[in-house]
Amino acid sequence: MNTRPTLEAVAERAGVSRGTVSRVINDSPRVSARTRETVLAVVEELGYVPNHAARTLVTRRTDTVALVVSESEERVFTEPFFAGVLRGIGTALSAAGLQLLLAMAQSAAERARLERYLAGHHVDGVLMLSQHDHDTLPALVTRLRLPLVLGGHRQRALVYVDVDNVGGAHQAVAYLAASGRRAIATITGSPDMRAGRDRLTGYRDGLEEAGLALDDGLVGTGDFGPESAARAMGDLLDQRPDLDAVFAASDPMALEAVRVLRSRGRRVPEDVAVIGFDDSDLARHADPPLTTVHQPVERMGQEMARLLIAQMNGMPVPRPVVLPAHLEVRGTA
Amino acid sequence: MNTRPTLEAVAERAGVSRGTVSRVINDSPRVSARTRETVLAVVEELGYVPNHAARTLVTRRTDTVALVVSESEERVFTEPFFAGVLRGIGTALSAAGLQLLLAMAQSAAERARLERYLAGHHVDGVLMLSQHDHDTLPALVTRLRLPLVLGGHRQRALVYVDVDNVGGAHQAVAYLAASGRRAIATITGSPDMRAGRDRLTGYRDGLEEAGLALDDGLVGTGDFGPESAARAMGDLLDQRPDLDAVFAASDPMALEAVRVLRSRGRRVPEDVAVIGFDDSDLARHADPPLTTVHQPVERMGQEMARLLIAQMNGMPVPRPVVLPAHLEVRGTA
DNA sequence: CTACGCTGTGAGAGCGCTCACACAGAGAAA
DNA sequence: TTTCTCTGTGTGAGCGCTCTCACAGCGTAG
Repeated sequence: MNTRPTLEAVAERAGVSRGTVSRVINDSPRVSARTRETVLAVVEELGYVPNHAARTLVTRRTDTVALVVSESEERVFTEPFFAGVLRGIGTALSAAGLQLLLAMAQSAAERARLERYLAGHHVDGVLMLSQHDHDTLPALVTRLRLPLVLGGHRQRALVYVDVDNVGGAHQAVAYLAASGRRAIATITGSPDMRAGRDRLTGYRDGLEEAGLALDDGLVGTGDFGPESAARAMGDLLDQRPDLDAVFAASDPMALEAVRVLRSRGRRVPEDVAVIGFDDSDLARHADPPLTTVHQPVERMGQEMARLLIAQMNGMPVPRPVVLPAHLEVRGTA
Repeated sequence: MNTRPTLEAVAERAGVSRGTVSRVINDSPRVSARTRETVLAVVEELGYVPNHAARTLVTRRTDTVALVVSESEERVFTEPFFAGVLRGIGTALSAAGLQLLLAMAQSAAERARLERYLAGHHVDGVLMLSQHDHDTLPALVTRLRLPLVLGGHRQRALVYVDVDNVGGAHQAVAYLAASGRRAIATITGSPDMRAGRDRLTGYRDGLEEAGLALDDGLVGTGDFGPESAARAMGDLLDQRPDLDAVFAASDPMALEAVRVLRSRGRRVPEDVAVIGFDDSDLARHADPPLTTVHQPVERMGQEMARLLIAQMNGMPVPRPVVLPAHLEVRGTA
């Protein structure tokens, strides 16, 4: 097996023409059962595998999809978000016979290379994981007429799959209110990220529904990271020492809040209840385990793939999908 | 720009032949400066991008490398290991102008598909992340004469990049001994995984070097997961209530050990020092932050890519690389 | 002045496949 | 019988590129 067998070789050995073998390989109905059987036997015997490049050259389909993680978004690679989404995408693509190309554009040079790559139409579609509001890549991809699906982020006029951040935050606050908490504070995520803003909106909705007044003294600004949460939690306690609950827009922030609360002599959850967001490993392994809002990450990956495949098959541009989040009650609330 | 420009189009517009344009694109020295300039201008003007499939068809190179994550190894996707390795691989491949294809074979069907894919020589090389001792994929890849590099795992006669688990564990124990601990226990990883065995070896080496006796009563068997650690820690305390330090083979196990120790009335680190392994997010965000052994994950990814590229360029099969780990001293020891 | 390099360029073949079309043969309708 | 389906198969072109070979033009040596 010095040289890999071609269609031609299979055809000759099976005593048919190239075209017929091609038809068998591609499951064309216009082949007799007898012939199909013979050909498949020879395919098996010679270990024939179609040459992807040759096929792509004529069909103009690559059967490959790019997953673009734009910029150096450390946060994207965070457990369990990235891993879960990846798994979902992988499963769905694999079932459809598609390959996944992972493109991380961290530096400007890599980014330029990526743009050229996409411009070369080396993939049939693009999945993007991005948090930033202003990324020029989606526009480029659209201009290239490549099917595109965004994940974990929304952008007008584009197809995206996102989690219901508003609803998730709402649920968390509703739960706190239902357990009798009356001074419910929040530590927000970055205001320039959609997820951060949405979670704040959900917080407000929750308060409103519970008939609790919105108090700016109960809103601390964070950026999803723990350092910002330490500061915010301290400020909140200074302003409202009577607070009895905190909803943080991320798990690391919630954990940090727990730490600060304890160092200030509050018991969690007895004196102050705490809820996070993301349901990361951190939450599950914390002591006590953190009550947090769970996102269906794997499902999100699957939906992304599904919407992309639909577009690749020429179906009308699908509607964006927003997946529900749910509260995972553990030890801190 | 209905149809994408071809070499032919560039050639015509530049008033040269297809061959000459090809030479310019491929940086052949046999082109006059004048011609090169003209051609490049036209390339720019028309936005020409070479057709990858056509090129692959004749050169038999795909400029693509597969990263195979075999079986449903949840653990592989764990922070920061996978993310770090991935980043390292991405950077190195990108610099070499190579694409990264991510292949996750979770089910038997996906696995079969993957094998067929690799058999089709659709990639120029394979990187594998695997923990299991008995995986048949490396043998298959080798049989296909595809360059291969294993990561985080060792296998005789194959090229791999691994972390010095023995040395890392050794360091941890040496540190404990140096701070005056005398009854140093360990909670091991899975005995059927190389990393687990190596960390146990390092523990023994450390004890020996410090002149401490090896006591089976101080060795608890775990499987890297927290549940196993809870059990092991309990048993250890029953057998040796005098123990004053624990080296756990993973961060989740170390964290669980801390919890059990506290529930049994021990203070950490005052009464019992604890050290983990991996330097995960968990470790950094624990309270107090966990002292643990750090692995150079990003570097590991880069090395994997480097060794693979060397093989792809026809260089002699490189030697395996073992990267050093180092102790990250934080709050628990 | 002829012969021989050497450099830069062009022409042609062919990589392995799909797809449109041609066409042979069997059966049904005229 | 002839004609017209219909089914199954073969044939040829061509996807966009690289690579080998041929060769024109020039300088340099014999």
